[in-house]
Amino acid sequence: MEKNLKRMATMQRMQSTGLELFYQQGYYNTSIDDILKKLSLSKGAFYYHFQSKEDFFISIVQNLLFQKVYSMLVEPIEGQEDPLNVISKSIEDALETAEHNTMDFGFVLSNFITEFNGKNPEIMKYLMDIMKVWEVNLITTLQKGKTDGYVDRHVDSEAVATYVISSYIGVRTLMVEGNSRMLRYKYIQQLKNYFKLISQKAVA
Amino acid sequence: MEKNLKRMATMQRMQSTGLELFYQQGYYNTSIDDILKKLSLSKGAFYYHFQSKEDFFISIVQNLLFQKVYSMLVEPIEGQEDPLNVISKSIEDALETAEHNTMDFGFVLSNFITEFNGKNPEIMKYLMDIMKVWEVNLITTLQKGKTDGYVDRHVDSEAVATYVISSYIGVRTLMVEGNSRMLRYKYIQQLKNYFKLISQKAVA
DNA sequence: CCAATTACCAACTGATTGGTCGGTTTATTT
DNA sequence: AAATAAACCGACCAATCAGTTGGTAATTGG
Repeated sequence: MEKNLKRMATMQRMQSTGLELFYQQGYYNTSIDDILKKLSLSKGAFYYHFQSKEDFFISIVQNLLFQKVYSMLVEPIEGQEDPLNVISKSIEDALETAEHNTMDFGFVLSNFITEFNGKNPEIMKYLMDIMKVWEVNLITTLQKGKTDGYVDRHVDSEAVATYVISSYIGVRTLMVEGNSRMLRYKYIQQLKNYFKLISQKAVA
Repeated sequence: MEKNLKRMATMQRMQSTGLELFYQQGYYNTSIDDILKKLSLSKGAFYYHFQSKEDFFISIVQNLLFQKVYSMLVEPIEGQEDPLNVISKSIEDALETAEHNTMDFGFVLSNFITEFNGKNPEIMKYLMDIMKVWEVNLITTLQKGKTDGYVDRHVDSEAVATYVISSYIGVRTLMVEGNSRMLRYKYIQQLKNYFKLISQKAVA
């Protein structure tokens, strides 16, 4: 059993560093040697644990990326009351993470989607699946918000989810270059405005 | 003078095909040979006209991409009355272009921004400059809309511009994978909802 | 303690890349 | 038509890449 531990430890070191470099430099622009250099490991070690670069990346997506997106954007929302507030809170948190140069994984995900679009359908499938999990959870939460009296019954939950995800991905793309603090501020301000629009109208 | 015409004709053929392939496959994933093969031209011809791959790309950005973004997203808005309607119209047009698999250049731009982020600061600068032109124009148009009585005086024009650009870039990213028709529909619906929020309140 | 398995090393291969260069073809000038 | 210059050709180079292979060091079970 000890051997399995060592195996998994090495694999996770590779995956963790791999995700970091793939995110920073892009998948196609990151060589396996780049990753191995950072870990002082050799080609042999890599191909002992993984079949190919693609196989390696898919394992990162399924093991690391999925969990991170889930714990950052899905879990904080799931089953909570007052959906509009928890949603905007989770997005605020993600953008704050982004500002501290740490990886915010919603953006990591959308970055990879952009990179693999039209190039690798299989990987795209894995990435879109994660996106779908987020979307479905947003929709469910919004629907529940309707029955709980937090969200206006007339709003189209799917459309709102689309709009929220879109704007988040977009603002993150803009934030890569300078003044991300101001961008974040203005974005959140408008998101909250928009949320006022779809929140349960108080009866006069 | 005839020689100059031939020179420019060849250069433009290269740039046009280059933009197409760079957009489809990404810059780093597209070899110069790919482009030359499609044009039945040789390496010698390429390096006769351009100094390097990077130089070539920058010339595409400045000559082609800038013009396209400008004519698609800036010109239709500039100086028009009823800014919220012309803005949503221009975005609707862009998304319809996208659905017919034609390049919509706002997205081409944001794609390149994603690809070059953290890799090539010089190219990033050129790309962000174009983005800035769009943003500034949106802000100016919104401000004018205030004085003309179309836009609520209390809205933060810069924040609205940020929000509009973000959501557009984001929804385009999502549209790469299937059901773009439904996405577009839901997105436009919410954009118009949002615009209602910031339009001049009719006095009761 | 020893054999077997696991984990890793590092030189190598073949393909691809951006870029160079000496030469040829095509067009223009005189 | 000869001379000159512009436009283009394609073999070549050095670097880089994913992946292979034959070996070695470390760990573990008997």
